[in-house]
Amino acid sequence: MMDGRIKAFKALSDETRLRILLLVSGGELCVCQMMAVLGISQPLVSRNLAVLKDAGFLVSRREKKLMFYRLRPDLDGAGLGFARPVLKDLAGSGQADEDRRSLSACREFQKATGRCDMKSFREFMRRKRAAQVKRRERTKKI
Amino acid sequence: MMDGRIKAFKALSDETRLRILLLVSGGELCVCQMMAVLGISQPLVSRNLAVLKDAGFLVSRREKKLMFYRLRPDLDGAGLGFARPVLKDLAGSGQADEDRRSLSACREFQKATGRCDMKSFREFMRRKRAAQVKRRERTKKI
DNA sequence: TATTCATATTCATTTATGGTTATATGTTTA
DNA sequence: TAAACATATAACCATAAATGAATATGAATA
Repeated sequence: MMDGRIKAFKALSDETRLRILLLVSGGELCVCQMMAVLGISQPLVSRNLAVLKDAGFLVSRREKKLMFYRLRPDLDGAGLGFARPVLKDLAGSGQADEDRRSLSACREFQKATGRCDMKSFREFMRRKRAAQVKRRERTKKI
Repeated sequence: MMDGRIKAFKALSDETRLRILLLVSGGELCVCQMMAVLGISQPLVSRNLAVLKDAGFLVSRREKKLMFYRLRPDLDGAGLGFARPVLKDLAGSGQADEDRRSLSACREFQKATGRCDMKSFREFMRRKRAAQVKRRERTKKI
């Protein structure tokens, strides 16, 4: 009984995993989208998804080549309902805001290019990083 | 904002610390009582208490030589209210039952001997361990 | 069926964590 | 103020978890 909770708390005690949960709170996402939004490597996304899934927070489904992950619908039934208020709360954090903006940008990119594949997302990430660097330089000058 | 939560989740992802929280849910306890009930070394109790306190779950007060710890009264105000239902839930676990029984035994021992000091508690723990060994032998024979 | 592509897993390395022993701190009391 | 005592911290070891690079898996399609 305690073990399951401990596994759940361990899963939640990592920023990347919290960010993933916040993202999928808004609806299901595929791995490459998360990779683009979070700005981390594909294996790292996959491993963190595995941790969250093993702890009971996520369920997945395959569509063609893509794997989509979403919040387990019956969190409460799995004894994980305690996470809901926390996620609701964290949804107001700066990090969550930024990630939601990134996701919007990512979706626009998808719409504009008509693509949802790793190569395109890598390109998207490259641009995003470049833009961030520029932004930092600009704010540094001010 | 996320950092505080991560610290909290880390604090909760350990069985000893959950047991401590469950114990103090029933009222404040001093370090030597916890040591006796949990059956672990004094430094280990202290360290785990420090982790829980740093994460915001506990407050302490000194009375003479003893340090008493209890649940922070305004858990919700500290953004830790999510832990309440979890603790409530875990209070029904076998481990929690056993620990409550140990605490009762510990208090009877205190009452009988009129003592609340480390030496007495160490003696209490010795007896407890011996009793457990006997119990295991008995159940093994059956 | 060979290839491509998205995702998962493995491996080697680093870093964090839990546990023990020894020691420090700070309070009480002789 | 010195000794005794409860608690806290430090130092260390063993193990677990995180990370990045490389590779495996498995579905789709040419």
